[in-house]
Amino acid sequence: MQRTNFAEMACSIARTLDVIGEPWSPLILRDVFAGFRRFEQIQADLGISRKVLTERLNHLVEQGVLERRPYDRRPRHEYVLTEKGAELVDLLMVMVGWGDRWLAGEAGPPVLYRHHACGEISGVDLRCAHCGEPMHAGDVDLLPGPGAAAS
Amino acid sequence: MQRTNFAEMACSIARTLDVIGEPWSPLILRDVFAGFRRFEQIQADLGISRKVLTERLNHLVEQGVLERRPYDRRPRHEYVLTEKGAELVDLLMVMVGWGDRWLAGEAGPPVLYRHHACGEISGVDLRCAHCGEPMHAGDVDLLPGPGAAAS
DNA sequence: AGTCGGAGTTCCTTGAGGGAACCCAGATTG
DNA sequence: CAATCTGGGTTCCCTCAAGGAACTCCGACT
Repeated sequence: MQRTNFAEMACSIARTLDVIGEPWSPLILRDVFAGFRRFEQIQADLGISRKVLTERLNHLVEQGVLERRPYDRRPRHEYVLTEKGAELVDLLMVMVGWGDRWLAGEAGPPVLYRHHACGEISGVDLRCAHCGEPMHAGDVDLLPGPGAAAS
Repeated sequence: MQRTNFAEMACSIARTLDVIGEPWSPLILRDVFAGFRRFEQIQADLGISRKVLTERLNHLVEQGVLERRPYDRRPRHEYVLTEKGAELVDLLMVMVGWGDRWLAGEAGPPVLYRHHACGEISGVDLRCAHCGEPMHAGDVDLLPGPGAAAS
C-alpha cells in the first residue's frame, strides 16, 4: 500500500517496514510461526482476502522471509520461516510484550510463551548485546553510522 | 488503510498493529525519539504528506503514545513520547537490529546506538525475563493465555 | 466422467495515501 | 496599523490498494 518507497531510505526501520510493514504481514508471520503453514489455513484463521494473502506471501517469499515448499506431488505448498524470517519472530515477541502490557486489559494476555531453557511462562527482556545490562529507549545515544545518508 | 479492525482481535500483535501498524507511524516515533518534535520538522524529515502526518499524530496522541504539548503562547505544539510510547522504542530498536543484520548491505548500519551503561556501540539482545538466558523464536512454546478468544 | 480440495486469479467497489493549495492565529516588521 | 512571516494544520482531487465474491486450474479420488 505504502506508495512511498521505504526501502530506499537510509534507515533500518524504514527498510524493515518495506519487508513486513504492509498490513497483515506480521500476522501472517505469526500464523506461520504458530504452525499455520498452508494458504487455506492462514486465510481461514485471519479472515484476510485471498488476493491480499497471495500478494503478501509472494512478497515475503521474495524477501527471503518465507520459503514456499511443495508437500505433495499435487500443486500444494506450505510456507515455512527461513532463518531471516525466524529472526523476525523476535520482533513479534517484543510486540507481544508491549501489547500484553499496554493493551491486554482485564482479560490478560491471549497467548503465553514458555521458555525452553527454564520451563517458565515468561516474556522477552531487552539487554545490551555487549554488557548484558538492560537496554531501553532512555539508555542509548544515537550516532551516525557508516551507512548514514550522504549529505 | 487497514480496513479490517485489528484492535478487536485476541492477539497482542494485532492490537499493537492497530496502534502503530499504519504506514509511517513507526517512522514518526523514530523521529520523535531522535528529537524531531515539531510538525514541520517531522514533515520535512520524512517527506510525508501533511494530511497523513496530521492523521497519524492525532491517532498516536489518542492512543497515549505521544503527548501534544504547547511550547509557546502561540498555537505551537511539540510531540513527546509518553511512557507507553517510550516502550515502543524498544520495538524500534529490535527492528533496527534486524534491518542492520539483514538489509544494511555494504554500507553498514545508518545509525549506531551507544549504551550508557557500558559506553559501547552495541545493539539489543533478547533475553528471558525470568531466567536471563537468550530467548528467540525457537526457544519458546506457545500456550493459550487467559485472554484467549472464547470459542 | 464427475467431483473434490488446495491454491490461487479476476473483477468490481470503496476508501486511504500523495500532493498541492489554501487557511488561521499570533508575532514581527516598517 | 497594515503587511508579512511562520508553525500547524485543512481541503480538494486523483490514484491505487484493500475487501470481497466469483471464477479458474490442476492433480487426485470414486
